[in-house]
Amino acid sequence: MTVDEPSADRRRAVTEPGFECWGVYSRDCATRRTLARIADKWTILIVGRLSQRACRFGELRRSIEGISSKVLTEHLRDLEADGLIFRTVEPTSPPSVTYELTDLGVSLGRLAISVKDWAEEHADAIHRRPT
Amino acid sequence: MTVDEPSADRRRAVTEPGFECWGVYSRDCATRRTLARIADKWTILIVGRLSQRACRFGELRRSIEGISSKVLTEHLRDLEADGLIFRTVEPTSPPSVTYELTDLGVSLGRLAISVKDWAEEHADAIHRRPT
DNA sequence: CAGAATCCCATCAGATACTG
DNA sequence: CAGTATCTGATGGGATTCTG
Repeated sequence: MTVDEPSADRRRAVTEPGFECWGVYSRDCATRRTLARIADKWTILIVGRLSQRACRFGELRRSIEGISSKVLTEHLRDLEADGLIFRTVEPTSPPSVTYELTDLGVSLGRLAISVKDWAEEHADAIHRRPT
Repeated sequence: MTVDEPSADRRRAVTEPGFECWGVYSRDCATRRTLARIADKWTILIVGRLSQRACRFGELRRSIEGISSKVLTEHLRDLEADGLIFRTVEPTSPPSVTYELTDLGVSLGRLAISVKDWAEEHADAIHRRPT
C-alpha cells in the first residue's frame, strides 16, 4: 500500500480510458511480474502447505502429489529470493531442511488458501469437454 | 461446497499424515485442474477486467497490455467452456462481440481482484535478483 | 535427506499474415 | 471488428541419475 505509488504521469500511460494503467495491466510494470509469480499452480500449492505449518523438503514433496524435486526446488528458491519463505538447515546427518513462511509469505498464504478453497468449492460447476 | 464430496476412502489415499488428501493436493483430482486453470496470469487479468464491466474483444486486448489476440481468444474460449463468461454477438457489420461474467465468473472475479491487489500492494517488497 | 545436474519434450505464447 | 491460421522460439516441467 505504501508501495510504488503510481505517479500522475504513470497513470497516464494509458490504454483504455476508464481503466487504470499503472499496475498489473501494464506490460512492463513490476507488479505484472509479481502477479505472474503468484498466479502459479505450484506456488499456490506450496505456499498453501506452508501456511498450514513449516515443512521439510520431503514432506512438502510428498504432500503435493505430482510435483518433482526439480520443480519444488526451483519454486522454493524463487520464493526464498522473493522473501516469502526462509530456509533453516539443521546440520545433522543426513541434513534436515525446514521451510517456513515469512510475514510476507503468511500474507500470501491467506490468498493461496482462498484460491485453493475456490477451486475446491467450484470445481464441480466447471464442466470441461474431455479435450 | 456440495461438490464432489470426499468419500471416506478418498480421504485415505494419503500422502502425509495431517494433511487432507482429497482436493487440490491430489494429483488427479478435478479440483487440481480447476486450480491450474484459475492460477493463471492471463485468466486473472481477463476475469479481473470483466469484473469491472463487460467488455468487447478489442477493448479487452488493448486494456491488457502484452496479450495477443491468439492468447486472449484461447483464454476466452476456455473461460466460456467453463461457464465463467458468456459471449454475446451483435450481428452488425462489423460484428460486435461482448464478453461478460456469469455468476460463477463474478465469484471468481472477486478472487481475481484479490490476487491483483496483492500483487500491486506487495510488488515492492519482492526484490528479485536481475536474473 | 535434500538436493544438483542432465536430457528432453510438450505446451505456451509471441510474431506475422489473412479473412468474413 | 473479431477473430483464425501458421510458424517458431522460449520454457515449464517430467524422468532419470548422482551426491554430500
